[in-house]
Formats: sequence, C-alpha cells, structure tokens
Amino acid sequence: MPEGPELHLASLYVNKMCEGVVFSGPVVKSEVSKSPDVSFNCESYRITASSRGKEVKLTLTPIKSDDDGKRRSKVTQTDQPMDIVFRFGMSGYFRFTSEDEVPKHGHLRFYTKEKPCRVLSFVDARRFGSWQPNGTWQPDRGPCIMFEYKSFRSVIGLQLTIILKIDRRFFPFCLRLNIPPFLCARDALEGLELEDEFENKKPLKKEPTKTEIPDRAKMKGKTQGMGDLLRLCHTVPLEVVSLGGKGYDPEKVDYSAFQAWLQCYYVDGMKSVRDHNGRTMWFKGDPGPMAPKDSKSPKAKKRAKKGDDHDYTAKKKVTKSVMESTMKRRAVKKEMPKKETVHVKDTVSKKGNAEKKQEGIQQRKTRESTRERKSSSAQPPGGRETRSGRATRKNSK
DNA sequence: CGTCCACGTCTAC
DNA sequence: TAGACCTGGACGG
Repeated sequence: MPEGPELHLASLYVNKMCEGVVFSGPVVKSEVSKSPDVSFNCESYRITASSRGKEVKLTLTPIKSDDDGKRRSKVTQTDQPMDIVFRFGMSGYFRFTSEDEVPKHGHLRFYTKEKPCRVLSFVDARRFGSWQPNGTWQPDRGPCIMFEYKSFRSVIGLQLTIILKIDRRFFPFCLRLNIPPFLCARDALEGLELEDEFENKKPLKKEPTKTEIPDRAKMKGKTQGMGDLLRLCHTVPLEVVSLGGKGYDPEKVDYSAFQAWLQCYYVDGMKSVRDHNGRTMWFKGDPGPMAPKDSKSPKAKKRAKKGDDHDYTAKKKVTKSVMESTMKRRAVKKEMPKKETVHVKDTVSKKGNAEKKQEGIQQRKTRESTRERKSSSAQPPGGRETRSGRATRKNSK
C-alpha cells in the first residue's frame, strides 16, 4: 500500500472502477473502526478520487434527479458534495467488488444503486489508516513528490541544515545513484541547486542515463549523480505510476514489471541494515559513514517476500536477467572513508532482535492477545468485526 | 503454535 | 524517541 505512488494509483483505481457508476444510500462504517462516521446519504451520487502525497481524497457528488422529491421520506438526503480524505496507514487500499465479495476489513463502504449492487470499500486490515469527512489536504504535510516537485525541492533545500542522515524515503533512489544510504545528507546534497536544470526539459522522462548526469554532481567527487537525488524522488514515483497501475487493477496480471522496478528489496546480494528506528534499509556496497554502529541486519537471507500485497497480487517470478540488468547500472565504485564518528545511537528499538530480556512477560501477553484475536476472527465479510472486551496489551517497558 | 516482520502516524514519558 | 495501535503472512520448531 502506501508510500508514494501507490496512493496515486489508488485514486486512479477508484476513478477507473467508479466511472459512470451511480452510488446510493448511506456510507457504511464498520463497527470496529475508530474513524468518524460519514453522514452522507444520497439517493444518487458519484465518486471520484484524487491524491496528494500520502493522502487520497474521495469526492461524493450528488446527482439531482426528478424523483428526489418523492423518495425523501424519512432520511434527510444530502445534496451537497462531500470530500473524504483518507490516509492509508500501513495497509489501506480501495477495492470495488460485488456485495458478497467485500473484503474482510472493509471499514468504510459505498454501495451502488444497481440491483445486484456493488461496493467500493476502504479496506484496512491493521486500521492504522483513517479518514476525515469534509476533510481537506492536511496543510502541514510536506509537498507531494509527484505533483509538487518544485516545492518539494525547495523544502528539502531549506531543511537541509537539519537533516542528519538521508531519510528513509530516499533510499530506493540512493540505490540508483549509488549513494550510500547512511551518508550524511549534507554530503549527498551539497552543491545541489534548488532549481532543477532538467525540469523544463522533460520532468517525466525516464531515469537519466549516465551521460545526462551533470558534471556538477561529479564535482563533489563522492558519488555520481548526487545532485539528482531529489529529481529521482520525483521521477521514480512517476515511473511506478507509468507502470500502468498493474497490480492495483485486479484485471491485470502482470506484476513482473513492478517487481523488476523494485530493484532492491529482497534481491540477491543486496545488503540491509536497520536504522535506529528499526527500519530496514536496502542497499549495495558501502553503507556510508553514518550507518548505525552495530545494528543487525534482519533476516535478509531467505525471505522471498511473497507478493501478497493486496495491490500486487498475481505476482510473477522476476527473471534473473531483468534483475541483473538493473543491477548493472551501478557506475562508479568508490570507497567512502570509514569514519569513526557515528552519531547514530545504536539503540535496538522495539522488537529488537537483540533484546530478549523480559521474554516471559512479553510472551504471555502476546499469547493472550493472540487468543483473543482468534475468537473474534470469524467475522462475516463486510468488516462486521465485533470485539468484546479486548485486553489492552501493554508492554511493561 | 510462537516469533518476527511489515509501504505510518500519534502521544506520552 | 520509545511504545501503542492492529492484523496477517512467512518461517522455525
């Protein structure tokens, strides 16, 4: 789900599936959801979607019709359009299905007017996602990498002085530019001009070839194409979108393009390290001077990560050749002087693999919640999960 | 069956 | 800056 272009793909999905479809009645929320009720009830309305950064906005637009006056008997009909802004958390996505195929964890549902009606569902297994009726784009969020690129560049420029290391969001791009993920951001970006000299050329074009990379970047001597990091932040997500939403569309079955695009996750020979937040970075070559000191690499070994993501179901084997060709892009191999000054605390956070102290407590509690989970897991489709008294699990740390 | 892991926010020490 | 909030898939025993 989330992260960058996927939210945009979600909006494309909604627009595509709901084009010309008439919805009707109330918007239904699952019992367990803590997000607000959506008090919208209209005899006939349409749904369109748009996205910005990590948010997706659905617009419900009532259709006026003659029989509106008659039918309005008990329920007050909504006649004004309504925007609902969604954030997807870790697992949110939209699905448009028949009524009896509504996915489990469909926490907000829009029903069509047809006789065997269909349902647009906001599905979110982990419920980290949320929505806001009558919502607007969150004003304090950063600019959208895909559609507010220029603004994004300046913001990064302004904030450069306070960035300590390359943000995790950048590491897929670092891979392409051969930037060590734990290089100090200042080193990676210094010399960067706020104006992207390429942007008036062709912002949407594919990844630059080596020859297109400006000399200015090389001047830094460290890594090739450093200054283009930000541009890739923009173009790479657009590449994903240009894959055609394959994967998000249930009809399409070709997942290989996306797999190949990924380039780094769970690829042979790729290294990984966790940062102090417990997030896993994938890279090749030198981790860079700011790498967490003794953070363990998670089981990068044999996790052939099944393509089980809702969006990217019908996955296919990625051919070795594809991967290898993408790997070959690495150009300059340089050695970063290993500094001793590692400022990153080596805190093994959270479920640290290195921390097994209070296992007893932890395990007992986990088991409790597991058991409870089971008892409530037999829900009918449609997100009608009911949960009785849930024992709040608290970690005693 | 149990453990670890996951594309993100929030808020409480 | 640790948890908390959640579910489910992969994997190990």
